Amino acid sequence: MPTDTTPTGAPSGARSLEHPAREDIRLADVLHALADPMRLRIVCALAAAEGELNCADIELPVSKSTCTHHFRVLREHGVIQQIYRGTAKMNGLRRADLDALFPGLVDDVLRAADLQSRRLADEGDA
Amino acid sequence: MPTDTTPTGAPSGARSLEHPAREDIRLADVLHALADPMRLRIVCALAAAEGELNCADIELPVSKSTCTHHFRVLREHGVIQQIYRGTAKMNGLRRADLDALFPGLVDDVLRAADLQSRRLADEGDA
DNA sequence: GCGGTCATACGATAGGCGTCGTAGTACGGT
DNA sequence: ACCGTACTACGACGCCTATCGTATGACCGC
Repeated sequence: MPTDTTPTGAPSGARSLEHPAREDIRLADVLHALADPMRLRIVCALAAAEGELNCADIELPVSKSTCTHHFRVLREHGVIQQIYRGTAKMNGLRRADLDALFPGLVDDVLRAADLQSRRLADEGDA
Repeated sequence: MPTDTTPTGAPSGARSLEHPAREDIRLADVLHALADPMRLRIVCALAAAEGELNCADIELPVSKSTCTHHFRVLREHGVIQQIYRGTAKMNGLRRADLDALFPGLVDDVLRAADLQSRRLADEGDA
């Protein structure tokens, strides 16, 4: 409703996202973030892409709002980093930070997720 | 109220606990079980003991009921196994199953938990 | 048998979380 | 300048969960 779109001196062009510092990342938080199937899928996709991925590039069987929610959880728990690139928001795994804090954990989780999906697929096809 | 303590043919001496089969253990469930600080503590203690531990041998800053609850969550998600030994209930990590399903994961989580606790302790003492 | 101890079950409570829809905001292209 | 697109914010709903206290059941030693 306000006629001006720049209220109270807020920088309109600087859409910045809050990320926890490396030392503030907690194991329980990371595990919690990874414990949701949707988020696990996101993380796997991100790891497979090895680079930046648009939010919409990851197809999920949930609504847009829910998708945003999951991305935020991952970001606030230190699992991913997000930056704005034009209208899109690019996402990337914080591998360096996670590997430094919890060596090998991310790799093992990703491998475990892959193993399990294959196992379940085999069961289904058999 | 019933005068007999063996109602409807239920085996009174066979207090058996339900455990998921190895192939029914899901990664998301395990991560979820591990994502709670209390449960993480329990698992660490169990791993450190390398054997069986009485429920009461693990000191937790929660009530007895809550403790039982956490143990049950761990058991139902396939992280630990529990057997009755007299009045006590012995708990043990299901390392073989977990390592077979998710190689290296448990070790890394335990190592990560240890690393983090040291890191936090250092911060506190400094 | 009796009582003590360990653990459970059950109910209650408060908070968190996953999900959605709608309305709103930022940016890029025409 | 306008519109469409991409994402967000907010409120709502229902479910799950972490916590507790109390009452109950199972076992062991006497």
